[in-house]
Amino acid sequence: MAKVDTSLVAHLPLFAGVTPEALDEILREARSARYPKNSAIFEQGADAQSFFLLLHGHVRAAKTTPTGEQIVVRYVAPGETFGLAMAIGAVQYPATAIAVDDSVVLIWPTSAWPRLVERFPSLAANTLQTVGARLQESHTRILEMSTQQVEQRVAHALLRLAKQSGKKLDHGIEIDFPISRQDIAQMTGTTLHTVSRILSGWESQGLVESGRQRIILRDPHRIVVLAERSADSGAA
Amino acid sequence: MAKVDTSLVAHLPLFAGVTPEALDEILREARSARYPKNSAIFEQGADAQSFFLLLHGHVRAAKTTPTGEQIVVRYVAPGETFGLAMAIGAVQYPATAIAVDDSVVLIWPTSAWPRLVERFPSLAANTLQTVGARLQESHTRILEMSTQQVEQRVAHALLRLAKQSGKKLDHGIEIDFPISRQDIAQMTGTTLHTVSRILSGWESQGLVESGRQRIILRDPHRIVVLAERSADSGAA
DNA sequence: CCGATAGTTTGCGATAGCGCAAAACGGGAC
DNA sequence: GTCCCGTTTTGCGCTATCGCAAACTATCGG
Repeated sequence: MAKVDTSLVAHLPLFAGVTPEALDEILREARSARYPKNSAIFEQGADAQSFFLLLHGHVRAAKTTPTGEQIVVRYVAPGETFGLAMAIGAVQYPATAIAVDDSVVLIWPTSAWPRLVERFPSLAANTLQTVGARLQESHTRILEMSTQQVEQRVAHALLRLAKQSGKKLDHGIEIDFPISRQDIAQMTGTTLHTVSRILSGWESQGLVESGRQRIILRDPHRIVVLAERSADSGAA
Repeated sequence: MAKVDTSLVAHLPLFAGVTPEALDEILREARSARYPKNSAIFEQGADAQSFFLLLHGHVRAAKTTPTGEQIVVRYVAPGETFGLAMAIGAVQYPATAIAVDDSVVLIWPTSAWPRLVERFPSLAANTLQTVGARLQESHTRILEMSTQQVEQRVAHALLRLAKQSGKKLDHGIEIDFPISRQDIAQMTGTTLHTVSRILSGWESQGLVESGRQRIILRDPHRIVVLAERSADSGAA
């Protein structure tokens, strides 16, 4: 069992209110693992034997319908937990987790959760907060899907990604993991074709610069404007 | 401060693992109140000064956009909590809660939450479970909005309502609180017109019987079939 | 009992976005 | 350096669903 450096994770919201000694104890129950790019960390429907904390890299959580369609539930950034099925009372993972970049995670056995929560109640409180925040995001997403057109939804999605995982460049903000048109379509409830058309349009207006699984927001401010306008005209 | 009968609420998931004495102590911090039909319990954006447990009646939680459009986040049934903004770290209510029927609720001051959680850690664990369940429902809803057509989404919504708040009749299942076409539209991301058309169609096929703010599922089984089919034909 | 009001139904264009198909493109593997 | 494969782009017809408008109808208050 690899020793994990507490200083790397002590500041995370998950461990707020946890003493260094307690943190040490918590980390002793975890092991770490590396997942190469495009490898599955767990599959939807599998028994939830572990829960995870992402240290490095990026993970995509996606949900699949019986007929094979997928949506992206969220992208996990370093410092975030995922696969918390047990905390919410699920026996199986409700989604599939794939490393979209070479990633390093901490892994706890699900069985350790009740004990940890009992010894360190703030873990439950902290987890409640993060799950609550995700619930709010989901509601926001539902609101957007109900009331906005595709272009605005894509704008919102990109802005969110930029905020969560944006790398500042001198000429814009780059989303710093590989993401395809298809992925964005699955985040916004549309098709890769429509996303491609939208990005092409934006590119010709200098709003973004994009390529194969790569997007740079060149003019975030104008994208914010796009995201917020209700339905008026906008052709050049 | 009205005395609340513990026997009425002892069996709720929220209080699982809480001793009768503890429950008594928890309830002593609450007061109860009655909200008449169509009255607001709290407004989106208001300071979250209380959290609630519904005893009788039904409550609609709805989220409004800056431009005035609304979606229904969920319907609250007796025994469920709502307005848990503080537990998830929000200072203001993210949605508006309206009693859709004469309703009775228990009300705790937000300020009591940290103390209650400290004394009774299972409260946090139980709340985590319910919030987690709601998160999953939200994801399911997003999945549906992304991959299904309106008719299927409406079918799913009605089936869910029937399961949560259905009253068994000899000739079907009635949703036992007033719900309009508009409400269903706001649950499924469509317009009241489209919902009306769909229900009219179903009514003529004997699937449902409906009227002003009233819906009876006459043939739940066939509605399940409707909800599940992907996109094939179905005209009589 | 009757009128006012909120909810419902329905018709009819308009259109955003889908779905299919095919071509162009870019990057990595060998 | 070249080939191959996954990704992206783009054209084009189609249709589910919206949006507006107007008529209709229960229900409730008085």
